[in-house]
Amino acid sequence: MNLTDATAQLRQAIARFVSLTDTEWAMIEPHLRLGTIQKHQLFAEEGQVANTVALVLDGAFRQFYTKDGEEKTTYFFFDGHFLSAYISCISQRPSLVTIEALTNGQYVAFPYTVLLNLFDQSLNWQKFGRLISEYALQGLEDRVVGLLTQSPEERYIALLESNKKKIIERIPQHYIANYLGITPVSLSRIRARVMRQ
Amino acid sequence: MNLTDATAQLRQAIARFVSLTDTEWAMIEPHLRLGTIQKHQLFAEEGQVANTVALVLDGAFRQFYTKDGEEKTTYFFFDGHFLSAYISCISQRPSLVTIEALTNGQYVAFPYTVLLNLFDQSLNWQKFGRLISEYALQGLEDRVVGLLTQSPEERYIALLESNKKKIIERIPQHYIANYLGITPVSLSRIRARVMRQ
DNA sequence: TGGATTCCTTGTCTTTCGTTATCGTTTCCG
DNA sequence: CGGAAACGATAACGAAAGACAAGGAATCCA
Repeated sequence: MNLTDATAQLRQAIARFVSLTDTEWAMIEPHLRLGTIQKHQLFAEEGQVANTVALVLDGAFRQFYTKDGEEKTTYFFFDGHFLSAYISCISQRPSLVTIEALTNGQYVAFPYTVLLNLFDQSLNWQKFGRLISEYALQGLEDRVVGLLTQSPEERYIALLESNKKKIIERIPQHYIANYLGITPVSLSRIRARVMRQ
Repeated sequence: MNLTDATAQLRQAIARFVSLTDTEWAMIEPHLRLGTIQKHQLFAEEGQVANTVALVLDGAFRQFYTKDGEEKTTYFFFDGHFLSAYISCISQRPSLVTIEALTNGQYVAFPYTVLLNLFDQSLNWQKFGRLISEYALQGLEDRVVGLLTQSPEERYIALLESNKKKIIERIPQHYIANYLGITPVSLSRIRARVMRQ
């Protein structure tokens, strides 16, 4: 994909949150960059302060924490969704997470610092910043509630029946296990149990 | 506490996020209301679209979901913190949570719809909206990571050693169990285990 | 293509958790 | 003040998850 098409897609993705004037859009356009990434390469790295916000054009990514030397995958990103170690960006602290490409991929990116400047220059950009956070907030709230109120098996079934089937179809199972808060072995057994019924 | 002192406290709490001019502050002041609440009374109710944002002046609150007829407490609010069924406010959908006072309490409140208007009238208020969400986002992210990467016992110990000791000191144990994602019986066992060591 | 690696499944064993029930204590409320 | 309700600790039991190991399937890569 070329930069022109990519920026068009980004503008559309942003328009889902806020309507920007051409002038406001022009404020970010010069800072856009087309990125390509190979499977297994890192988009964001633990320990470094993140400063990139991107829209996934193509590919799949996983976000993981490292605990006791083990990688714990906690989130996935696909086409059409925003991709960033956002917590690190907004807090300006070293990232606790790493984001890795699970496939070859492509994205449009811009520096968070640019966005931060736009926040103070335009009410609509500031609004975008608010709405993006509110959107993420709702997703995380669902996540917490699921983890607190459902059993691992219920969480797996909920994932099956959700609008996140992409995860099950495209992601290696041991990463899904992490995402559900269980071990890969345990997920394998749950799957066997659910099939049987 | 009288309304004057209460509004002063609110202004200070907001100032932790954004510096408002006197003009901007004046935009919300007429909408402020001092609220008192009795133990066991509800601040927000499941099924209703919430429209109140408050600052807790005094007291403790719990937020819970209802699942299979059982209440699952997922969050607590104390003095000095913002109190709201915020997800319901921002999504304008019926709340999935109920918020109940655990003690007699007092708060300063204003309607979310007023805040929503301010968002479009002032860059600084819009910024406040962004920063509040970003703040909540970081809290929820920590929560998710803890639930995914720690055992119940680790989560209890982490709570003991956190800056949330208020929870352990002031909240009935079966609510804490919910908060940690386990049953009250299990928490009792964990406590016995931890003591012994 | 073929060898190595990664991934998933299955089995066994141990630990932990959930459930249910009991009991003593505290708190609530008429 | 006194009975009822709520709360926390503990025990017993079954179910499920974790740890560890082994084997087969799929995938990767030279």
